[in-house]
Amino acid sequence: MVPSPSQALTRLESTLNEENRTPTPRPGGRSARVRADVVAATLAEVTEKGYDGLTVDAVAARSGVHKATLYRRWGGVDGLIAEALTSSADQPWPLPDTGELVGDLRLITHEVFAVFTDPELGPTPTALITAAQRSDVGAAALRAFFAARHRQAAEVAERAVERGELPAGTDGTEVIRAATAPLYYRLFVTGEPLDARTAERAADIAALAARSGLFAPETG
Amino acid sequence: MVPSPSQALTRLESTLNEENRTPTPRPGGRSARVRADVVAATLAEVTEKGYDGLTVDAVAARSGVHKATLYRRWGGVDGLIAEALTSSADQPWPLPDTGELVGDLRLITHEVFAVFTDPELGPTPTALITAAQRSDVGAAALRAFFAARHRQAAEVAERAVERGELPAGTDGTEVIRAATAPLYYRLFVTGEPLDARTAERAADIAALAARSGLFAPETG
DNA sequence: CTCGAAATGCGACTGAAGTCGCATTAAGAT
DNA sequence: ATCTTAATGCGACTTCAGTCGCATTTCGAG
Repeated sequence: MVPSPSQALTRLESTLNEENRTPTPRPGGRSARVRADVVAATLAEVTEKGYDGLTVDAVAARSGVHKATLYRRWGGVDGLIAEALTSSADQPWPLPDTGELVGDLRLITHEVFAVFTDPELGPTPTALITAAQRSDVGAAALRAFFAARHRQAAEVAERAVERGELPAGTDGTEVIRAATAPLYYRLFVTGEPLDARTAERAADIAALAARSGLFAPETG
Repeated sequence: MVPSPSQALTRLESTLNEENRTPTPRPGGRSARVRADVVAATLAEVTEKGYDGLTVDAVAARSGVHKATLYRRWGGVDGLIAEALTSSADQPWPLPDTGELVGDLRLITHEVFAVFTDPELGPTPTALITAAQRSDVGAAALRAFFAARHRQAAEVAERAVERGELPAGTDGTEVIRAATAPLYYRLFVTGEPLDARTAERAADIAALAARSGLFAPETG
């Protein structure tokens, strides 16, 4: 969940082939370096200054890349945010495996709670998500980010199905959504404080609903 | 849920006493008129242009109030949004009463779904909430807005407690949060599409959890 | 009705975001 | 090694958000 800057950088060299424009692309060493520097600078800036303090000029100054280049390649602050989000979308994410659905879900929601309330870790993903909600490119990147997370985490529900703990046909991603939605609702919609008890209860509710078959197509 | 401009205006004349600054306040007829015009113009602008298209200059032009006045009284776009939000926070809201918790919750979540997906009504509250998430004043207004809504809607759960449908001590606001969180999660966090079936299921899950006592202090 | 003060109107000024044309660098092909 | 050109560097220019000082209006009190 945490888009650690260092992690984000290491995988950049291998994902350059995304640029398929009509003129012969040239994603050589320099462009890759520029992109890495920009992503690192963006994350650092958004972490320090928060979203409203994020400026293209500041990213340009910190990364050593010229302002015009940033506007050309990313179009502005929104594009920078989207880039940073995309860089952290497909990062591996440790999944719990306690042998029981409730336990797994509790660990997942508690992890979300821990990350976002941590004064050290929280500001970065918080600012990233808040920022991404505005522009279309950011929203698209955000959708992709959460789709990837849902897909990954759905495994705990699928394992529960295999164990016979949940009815066959249960939609694992919906279980994850149900478990985490109350947390994100408080964090990003109502702005209410988030505590560990709420996280645990959200997991319990999702597990209860899943066991009751509410996420299986014929019943739900 | 819908901050209808016309509704928002009618109640403005009666809520001027909020200004308690040290210099003798003067919330007379002109200030009230200015405020009403500004709120109306803000809602109209944010509905037409969306959030990113919302400009202080545009609100000034449409309302006929000078730009400097807007900056002085509201501090900028964020303050305008907060003002508009506050104006719609304590509006009366029709509560369903089907005689059964599930039915009430389904009507509530379906109403949320209907409002936000309606191409006519949806843009205004959507833009309002999106905009409010950014600034501190907006976030505060948003918290107050949802707190009021939760408190109002909690009545359907309290009635269910009186009927003996739910265990005593059930936190009604938590039931409402649980029922609506998945909708707002999709609308404002992941950006996933929202359909009637999801709304209905969210209500069912909340009702199930409430019946199971997950929102009563001793169990939840 | 008159007066003091608050609120608004007004326009110029400041500063930063974003754009544009051109010069320079370096990637990739031969 | 050389050449073509994509990608970046560079700085000036435009535009607009936001501020400031002062003139004008109007609310509320006596």
